[in-house]
Amino acid sequence: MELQEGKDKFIQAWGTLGSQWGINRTMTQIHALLLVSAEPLSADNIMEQLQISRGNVNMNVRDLMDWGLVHKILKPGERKEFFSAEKDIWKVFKQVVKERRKRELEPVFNILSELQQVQGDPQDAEYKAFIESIEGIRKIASRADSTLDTLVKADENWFMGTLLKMMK
Amino acid sequence: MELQEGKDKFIQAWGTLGSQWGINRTMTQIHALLLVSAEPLSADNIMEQLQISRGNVNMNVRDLMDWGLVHKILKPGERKEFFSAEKDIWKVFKQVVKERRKRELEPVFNILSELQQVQGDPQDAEYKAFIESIEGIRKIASRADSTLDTLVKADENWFMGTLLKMMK
DNA sequence: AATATTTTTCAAAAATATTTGAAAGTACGA
DNA sequence: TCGTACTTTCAAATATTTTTGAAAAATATT
Repeated sequence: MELQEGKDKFIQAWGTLGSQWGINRTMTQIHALLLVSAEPLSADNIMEQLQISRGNVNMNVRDLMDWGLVHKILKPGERKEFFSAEKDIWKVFKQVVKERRKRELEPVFNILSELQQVQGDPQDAEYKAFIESIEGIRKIASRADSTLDTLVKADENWFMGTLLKMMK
Repeated sequence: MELQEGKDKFIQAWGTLGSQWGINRTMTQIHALLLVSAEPLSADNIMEQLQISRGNVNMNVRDLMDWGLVHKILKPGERKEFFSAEKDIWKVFKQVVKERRKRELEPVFNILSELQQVQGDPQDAEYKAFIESIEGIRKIASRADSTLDTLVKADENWFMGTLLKMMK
């Protein structure tokens, strides 16, 4: 298989996976394109390679920068902005975990603590079902939160080593 | 706060989180409703409580059953079918991890192994960027896969205990 | 086997999310 | 300060996903 064909397949596949994850397809495609490009690319470059509009590139590149996955590169003497993706996949992975933790786990804690306020009769089966679900979710969310926190702060070798140990 | 108000808030919040996760909002709302209901509910019951159509209930309940999160309950002497959610949140969590692993990680491995076929000049920076990205993703996806496999098979106390240990 | 009840299907409608492209904004150099 | 090269914005257009609801299928009852 030719390199260009491989790149295209990768970009398509990454886009499909992204959209299953609830992430904008174009965003993940741009990310994939930048990942497999040795040199930083300009907006025009991305537009051309992915056949998408300027506005679309601008928006999604901004989102990727918000996620900390892509950086703006200014070349001396060039007026255009260029963009480059973090190539260390372990860093990318940690960054994604960090963002998702912030965006997905925090709202869970907020709603759960609000729901602690619910009053009811401890004899009532409905009340018990409610309280037990809430408590169960809280417990697992807390553990998930500390685990992800550790992961985000961890060095790859340390974390992977520990994982291997615990799977023995 | 009253129990009913708490349930409603929970259902709303869970729906919002679900849709951020790329999961149908109604599906997560039905799941939330069944989680906080002590008794199994019929389709009519769900329709009424969530103010949604029969077809919508039917589809999403089927999806929840495919995910293994909800079970059909037949009451003797009743013609209607009832539905009940698994209440043990640890089991729910494992089930979700199991499904997502199957649906999200497997396609990653498929595309990666296809991309191993790409030929190129090892001196070429573009080829190197490509190969290194692919290899980095493969490495992390493999580790994630074994970790999730362990988690899915694990007993709660064992897994949580080990996590605590590794975070020391 | 005719009728009643319940579930399933699926095409069309509604709701959401994404993309476009042109106008407005910004920064630079002469 | 003006013109040029670029970037950003955002309302409208498109695309995608979800929901509805009525008809068909399935199942139980008489």
